Amino acid sequence: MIVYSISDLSREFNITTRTIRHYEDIGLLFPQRQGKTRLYDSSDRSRLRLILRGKRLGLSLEESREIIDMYQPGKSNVKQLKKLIDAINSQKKKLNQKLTDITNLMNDLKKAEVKCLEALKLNGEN
Amino acid sequence: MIVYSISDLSREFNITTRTIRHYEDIGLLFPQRQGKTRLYDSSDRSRLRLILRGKRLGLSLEESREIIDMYQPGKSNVKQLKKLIDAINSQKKKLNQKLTDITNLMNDLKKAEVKCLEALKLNGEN
DNA sequence: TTCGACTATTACCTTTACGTAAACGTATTC
DNA sequence: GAATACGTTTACGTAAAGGTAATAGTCGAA
Repeated sequence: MIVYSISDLSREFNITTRTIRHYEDIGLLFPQRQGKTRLYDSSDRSRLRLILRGKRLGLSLEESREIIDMYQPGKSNVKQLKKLIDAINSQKKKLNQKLTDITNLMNDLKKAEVKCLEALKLNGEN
Repeated sequence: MIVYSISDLSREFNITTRTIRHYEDIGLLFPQRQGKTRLYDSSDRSRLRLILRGKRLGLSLEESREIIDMYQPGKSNVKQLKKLIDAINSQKKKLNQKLTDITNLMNDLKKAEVKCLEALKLNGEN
């Protein structure tokens, strides 16, 4: 079984060990221990990757936690499953909003770039 | 000319007036005043819309400011224009990363939903 | 054996983005 | 003329997400 030290992960994902420990403090990660030393396996690593992806998208750590928890329905009853499906669809809606926002922002930036390039052209002619 | 009161905008965008004043405190908005009362015009409203879009995408207010500033090249010199174009392209890269992240997250959620629906089916048969 | 590179914990500090409360002015309406 | 609904400023509070010591244990190489 592959294991990672805390600094392995901090190097790989370019974050500090403090950050990783913080995620453990708030219950987002729960690595094994060898004595006092944390040992991360590939599932811990995946969780971390998901957290960081969430961060890039502007999710709070709590939101990331909720989403990650969606990936293991566990032995839920029907009611819980339905709630989970609702939550999933709600997240999907938010993501669609983000897609729209990004598309629009991207277009704005393209226009801004064109304006810049034109201004550059004019300046070049002076 | 159309003008908006602070509570007009707070209602329209579903934020508090405190938030709007905060954006002014940090120099993101600069409405006209009638005496002490703030009067927002459509350009203030657009800026606010851009700020909120940025927020949905997880941008900090400072990042939004930088991006919004990209929309008015002003009377920049060549050097500044080139820097601006670099900045624009840098932002576009980040946005592309976000697009990838969203696509992946969306796929994860779809898989999670399928798992839920299957679990629901099984439970229904019990 | 001591140095450097790890690891750990505890604890206070900082930044961002507002919330919240106090205290007050202005205007309309009952 | 008191209430209601706006608006204002000042100022302290707070939650989230780490940063930054300080202090100390462990381990392999020189």
